[in-house]
Amino acid sequence: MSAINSISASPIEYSTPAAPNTLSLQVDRGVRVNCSTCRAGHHCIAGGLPVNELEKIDEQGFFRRIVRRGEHLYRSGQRFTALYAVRSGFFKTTVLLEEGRMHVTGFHMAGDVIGTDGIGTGVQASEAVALEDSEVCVLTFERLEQMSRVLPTLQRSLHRLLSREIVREQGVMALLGGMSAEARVAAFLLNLSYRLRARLYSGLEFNLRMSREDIGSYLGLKLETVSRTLSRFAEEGLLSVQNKLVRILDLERMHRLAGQTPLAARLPKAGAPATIVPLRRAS
Amino acid sequence: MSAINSISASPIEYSTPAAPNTLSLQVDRGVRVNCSTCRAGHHCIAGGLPVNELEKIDEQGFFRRIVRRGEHLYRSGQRFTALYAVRSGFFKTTVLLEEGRMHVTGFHMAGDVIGTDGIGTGVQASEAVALEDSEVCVLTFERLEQMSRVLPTLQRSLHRLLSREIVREQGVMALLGGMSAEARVAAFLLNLSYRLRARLYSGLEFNLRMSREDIGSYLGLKLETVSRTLSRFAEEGLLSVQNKLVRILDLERMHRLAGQTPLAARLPKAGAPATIVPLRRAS
DNA sequence: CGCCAACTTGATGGCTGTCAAGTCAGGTGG
DNA sequence: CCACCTGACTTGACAGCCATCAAGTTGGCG
Repeated sequence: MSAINSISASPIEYSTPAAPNTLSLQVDRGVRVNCSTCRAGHHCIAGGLPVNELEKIDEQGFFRRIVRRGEHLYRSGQRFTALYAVRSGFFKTTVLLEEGRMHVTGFHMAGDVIGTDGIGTGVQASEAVALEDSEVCVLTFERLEQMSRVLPTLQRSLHRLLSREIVREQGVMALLGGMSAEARVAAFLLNLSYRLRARLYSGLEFNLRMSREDIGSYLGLKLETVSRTLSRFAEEGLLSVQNKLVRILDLERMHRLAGQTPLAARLPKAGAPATIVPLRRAS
Repeated sequence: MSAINSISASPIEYSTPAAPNTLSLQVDRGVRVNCSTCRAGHHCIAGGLPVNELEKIDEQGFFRRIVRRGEHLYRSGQRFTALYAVRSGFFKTTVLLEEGRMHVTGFHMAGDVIGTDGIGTGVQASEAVALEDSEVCVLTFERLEQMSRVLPTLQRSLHRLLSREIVREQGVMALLGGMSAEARVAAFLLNLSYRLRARLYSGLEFNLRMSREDIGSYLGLKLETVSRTLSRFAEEGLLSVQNKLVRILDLERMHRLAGQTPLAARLPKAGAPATIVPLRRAS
């Protein structure tokens, strides 16, 4: 196996050293971390805050929590108390439907904030599972609301965060609503690539942390279709796949594929405003 | 045509009379409306606010804006300045994709708040089009943020609002990702029914304000499939359709259809937490 | 080394998209 | 008032994409 591990082998150094000698592996109740020195910084909620506001936040710091691969960060039905900012690692979020069906709603990496679906009802609507050993900041929502009453930039930041999640999901809806299997998979890979690159990893060579089934669920496809599509992409020289390792070889053709709309419902008029690129931009 | 017009023929009386003698048909710059007397109240953002907070909001009131059928409330690419609370009428929201494809992301009626996708970037990602003559409250976002710094209940309300939109979209994603055409249409009708009933309309007999194509776009189906599915439902005695008028005859069977998951990805383990019913609950 | 889960690949079928023709409703103008 | 016209909808025939079922194959882990 290649040494490349674009997501977990973190180039980011965090201000706080790895859990020293805590009793609990799950929650480091005693470990608080700072935003001002966190390298995931500007992807996260504290991104863009003025120094004086950052300092106020760091007066208390946030608890850190460690989630091992396969473990849940939170479960559906659980009482909502906090948002979680991913410091390192990788998560999938899923919703449970009546009759036990499961649907993957997103994949989340350093800087992403998850758990937002719990705010509305006070109960988590989704679940988050770590796909590799991960660390999160526990952003107690009560405190977040308090702080955002006196820190306007934080307030704005929180709103942006929630809004971006709405826009992200709009993109996914558009993707699920009208794109072919090929286009979906291409868009998915480009989205991952884009987000990894934004985090200073290679956007052209990375490991998929999730199973084919997870990808399929996310994209509204069966795992066989995902597998077949990847194989076809490889045949056609768009990329190479070895197990989880993906190397993108022809970015431009990939983009064209992702934009392809076989079930097109064209607009009547010409002058086109800003458009959404499904899955391309994500918080 | 039947006199039934469950959505537009409003049983709700608003505190403010219809636009008196303004020059502009579009924006009643001079007309401000109150939350405390708005009958759409508890569906909207002011719902559940304590009286003293409501009074503070009403000191200024919000501008009202009238949008005629077919007109845009806002367009994609337009600068974001405000959220819009639907007072009466009916809207669809859509996203534009590269190459001119369009995707319907939601339908919105009295009490729903739209425009939330603009917060993140300062630019509207979606468009809103009135499907019938409508009224909205213009919730200037700057002001909303100001007020929510001093009115904690309003702050919480705003966050709930955004979170609920996230959850709603999660439900749609799940629907688009793994349900048959029949299940999608059934879930769509049940969702409409549910929301109309919550607004004191009949949940069993209502007019569809949107075209078959809009429904199809929303559900990730072609308009022919929507039409066929409705016809089949009618054949089987689930409902009756005459143009836009839908009468639901067998609610229970409808529910079973909507829950049907042909592309099921079952969970490994038993004990199931809270589940999501796609499209059933909406803000 | 062996087992199991994850994945790949093939064959087949069904759902739903596509194309096409026809019907219907509503609005406009004569 | 009626004819016409246009857009929305319905219905049919067909095809293609993707799900399904079924074997393999691989890789990771004990």
